[in-house]
Amino acid sequence: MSDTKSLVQAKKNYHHGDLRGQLLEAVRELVEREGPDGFSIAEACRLAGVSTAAPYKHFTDRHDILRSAVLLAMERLYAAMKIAADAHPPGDPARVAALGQSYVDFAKAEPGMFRIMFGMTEGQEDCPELSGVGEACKLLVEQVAGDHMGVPHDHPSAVAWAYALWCFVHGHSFLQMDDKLAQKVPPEQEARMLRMVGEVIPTPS
Amino acid sequence: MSDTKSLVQAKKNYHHGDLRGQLLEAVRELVEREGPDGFSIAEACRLAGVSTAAPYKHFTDRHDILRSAVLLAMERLYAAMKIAADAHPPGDPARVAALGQSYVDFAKAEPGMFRIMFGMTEGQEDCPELSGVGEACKLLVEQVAGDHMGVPHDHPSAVAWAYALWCFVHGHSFLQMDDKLAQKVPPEQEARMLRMVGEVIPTPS
DNA sequence: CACATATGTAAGTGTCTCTAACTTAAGCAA
DNA sequence: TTGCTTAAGTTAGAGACACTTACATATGTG
Repeated sequence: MSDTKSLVQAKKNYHHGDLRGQLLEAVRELVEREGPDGFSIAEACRLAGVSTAAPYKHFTDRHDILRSAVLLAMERLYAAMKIAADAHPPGDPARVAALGQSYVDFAKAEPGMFRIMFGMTEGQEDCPELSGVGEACKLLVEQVAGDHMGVPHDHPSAVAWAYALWCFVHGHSFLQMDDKLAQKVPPEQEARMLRMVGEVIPTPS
Repeated sequence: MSDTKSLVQAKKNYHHGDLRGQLLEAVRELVEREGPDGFSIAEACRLAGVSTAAPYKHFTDRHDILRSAVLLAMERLYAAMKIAADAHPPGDPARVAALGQSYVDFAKAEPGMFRIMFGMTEGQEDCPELSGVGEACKLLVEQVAGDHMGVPHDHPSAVAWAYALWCFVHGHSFLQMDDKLAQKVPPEQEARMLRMVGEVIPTPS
């Protein structure tokens, strides 16, 4: 009877039990359902079963909530990229393609969050945590590019090619979501394109 | 005295005189000043000097206003791309670079509108006019790519390379605006990168 | 148990989008 | 000119949302 506090669900803190986390999860869900500009904090509150004033005990304002949700999403993106990179040995050309594919797959799986992460950078200018994960992603791409070229990750060529690779994959991700211009590119053509990008990068041989 | 109607300003229609156009101009201005999600129709009304109910005589709703503003922006983008392409002869490698540069320049000149055009495609799914300009842009890139490769614009290779070029330039544009990841790329490096992309595309020789 | 603090609610403010009902200007017909 | 129709504006208000203030309650601590 004395340990009722941790009986219910592990991280139950107070009345509601990790409202912060549940709000972020609700935001994530709503952003995908209603679109990046069609959701509201109020609706997230309804999903979490609290009043519309509750979030302001955990966040300063709307931007803060969005920023926190974006941070979680960036961490998911980084994790996916890391798994893809680790699945192939450093020299393998397939490694570059896999890294790019993981990025595109994330954009397709979470188009709403992806749009907020990279298309609505309104209140996420000076967030050290966000910049940190961003830098980690960047470093990962530079390492993969460096490994591929046989140079250290901070070699100018590796940095430049990493940026070019990112541009390409980032643009493809956006265009695929819009399908305003780009008729959907079939998976096998997408894979071929990503492989081709890996082959364009010069190798040590 | 009988021609007072066209004395004032050409397109003066009724009381206010082309409120539709002035609202779209106000939106364009506010989107750049306040950001893609920090502006309001109400504020645009204030700029145009009308009540907040006035827009609904010219547009069905907020999405309709945005869509119309985006259409104008797409036409500006197309015009800029066309001018860039026409500035160089069909075979010139500089032509590809110039086309890409015009795209990036537009994104830098109108980052707010660019974000709405490609990052918040909420209410602009089924707009034939928008699709039309989009197709025109796509065709232009395919023609430039085809000319460069010595094949017709609808050749599969030209289409594929045009799409790849677009991805690259589109991604670069977004990353430059965010400057979350990409430290600002200096102009001469940007130019070198665009030139390089042109050189990657195979030529008939 | 008393107390400070963390976490919630209810109620209210200001703004926004959009609607309904009303007013006025413009063009047109006789 | 007079009078009708319609286009283009207004005011007033409903409903939603972000956020604040004041209040209530649960929690853990000394």
